[in-house]
Amino acid sequence: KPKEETKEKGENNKKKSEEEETPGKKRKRKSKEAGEEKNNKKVKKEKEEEKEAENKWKWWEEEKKENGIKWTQLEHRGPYFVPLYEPLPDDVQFYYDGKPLKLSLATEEIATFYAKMLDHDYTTKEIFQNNFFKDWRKEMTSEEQEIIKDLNKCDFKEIHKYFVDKSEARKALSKEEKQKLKEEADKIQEEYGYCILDGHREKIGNFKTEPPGLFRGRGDHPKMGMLKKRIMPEDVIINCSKDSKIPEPPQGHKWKEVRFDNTVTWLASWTENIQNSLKYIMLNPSSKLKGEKDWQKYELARRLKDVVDKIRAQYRADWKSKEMQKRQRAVALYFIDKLALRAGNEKEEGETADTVGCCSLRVEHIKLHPDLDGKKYVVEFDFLGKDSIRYYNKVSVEKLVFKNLRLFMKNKDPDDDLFDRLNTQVLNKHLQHLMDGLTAKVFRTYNASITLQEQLKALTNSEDSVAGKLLSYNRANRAVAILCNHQRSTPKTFEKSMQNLQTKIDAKKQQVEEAKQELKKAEDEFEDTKDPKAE
DNA sequence: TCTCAGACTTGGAAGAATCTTC
DNA sequence: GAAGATTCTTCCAAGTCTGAGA
Repeated sequence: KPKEETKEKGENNKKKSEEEETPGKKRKRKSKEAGEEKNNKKVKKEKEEEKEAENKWKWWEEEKKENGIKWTQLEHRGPYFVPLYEPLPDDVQFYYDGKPLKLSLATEEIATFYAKMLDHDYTTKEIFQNNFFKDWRKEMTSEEQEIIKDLNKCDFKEIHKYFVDKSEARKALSKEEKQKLKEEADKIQEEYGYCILDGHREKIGNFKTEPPGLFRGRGDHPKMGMLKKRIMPEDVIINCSKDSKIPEPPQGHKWKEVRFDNTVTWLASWTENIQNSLKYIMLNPSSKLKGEKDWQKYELARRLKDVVDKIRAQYRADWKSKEMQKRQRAVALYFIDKLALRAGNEKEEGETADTVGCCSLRVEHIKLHPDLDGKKYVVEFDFLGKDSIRYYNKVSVEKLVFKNLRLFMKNKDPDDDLFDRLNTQVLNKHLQHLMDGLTAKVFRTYNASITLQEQLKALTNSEDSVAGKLLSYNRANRAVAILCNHQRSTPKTFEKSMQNLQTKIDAKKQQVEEAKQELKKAEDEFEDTKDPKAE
């Protein structure tokens, strides 16, 4: 809802309550006090933000560091380690084959990971169940392994209920209790959530280690349900400056390593056990390091704007090249530019969900229609992109593109690569020649930005109301989302919300209908009371 | 030239906080 | 004041891209 409208409404309500102060005065005074308290809080917050803005490090006005050097001073407290596991109360039991079974601490902890997810779709998937059970059994004692052999005989319902109740109880806490919890969280944030970078206090993005749990891979991920192990200080590499106060590991522990590398931006890192890849603790987007990088990204996209016409002319010419690789490169680039597709790096088979980008498209992902719905040379795309989000689009392309695609698909099986002579390295190397720093992803940034700019220009007028401008802004944003294929799954409560809205619409319609009838009746009565002689 | 590790960005899900409605 | 809706924030999996080494 437009903010201005909300504000106006709030003020109207205030007036109304002032006018109507008769019965239940006490309650109203109380609510007025609460309102004032809320307002004070808001004003205080705004003032704090203003102060913060005044103290903001204007790094963009400073001289840039020499190539590759990210900082000269970096000091921090190290990561905040998530609390250790708290055993279940004695009256909350796990059942195997209908009988209660007391689990060892480690086995019980992993059981709670599964129990917490019981009403999630994940636990209905066979791969998830199998991966979980395999990893769970590895952590069991030999006695437990002897007994627990079938996941279907495991009953986690009581544990699940325990956590649901716990969450409800948390929601039902009094205002004071909630405030106390917030203060505790703020204290941790204050202590671990900031670092000193070149003399400035900077907010850290993710200062907590990731808690142990079950891996939630997206789409048909072959590793979903596997056990994500607890991160210990012994797994963590600390990065800071030599002359800074080096963070202390938790009592009785040691860091894996302490490093002083000022060519990177991370504060701490560890290797996760599912994909064996590195995880980092880095700064918040409001920080200099992230802000500068973001700025550079848009500057790069801005530079592309100046040469994009030349690049487009070049790839169009390459559609007729004698070299197959050049043709493939030119068609792929056309898709990346026109449809904002991602580059599409190669992936290790079987390690992740089967998803593709432009360069990794396979024959099975497109269909060619010489004529479709009155349009010529239509390419029908249907594939799973990043995060297994489906990309489905029917696009009318140029004749040469269409002919080339037909050629690329000739004598190939459905699971063969469409662009078999191309990969992202080859494509990016070519782009580097066209413009310094240019890579495939810059086209996505450029096209998203220019779409927003053009849509805003087309949809807004300076005389529009704020609400009107906001509506246009949302529409422009939607155009970008469509271009970039940004999608969300429908929320669980969607059906119900729609039903509620429909009920409201129906009620309003009924009201309008009744009002119309009343009006008609009143008009008829008025007609009847008129003196015919007077006319 | 290819492969792989490392560093970093991207963006959707989930949870928390806040606002609105009844 | 509770329930529901909306917005903001955090989390973290899944991408992109680079550079080193074989």
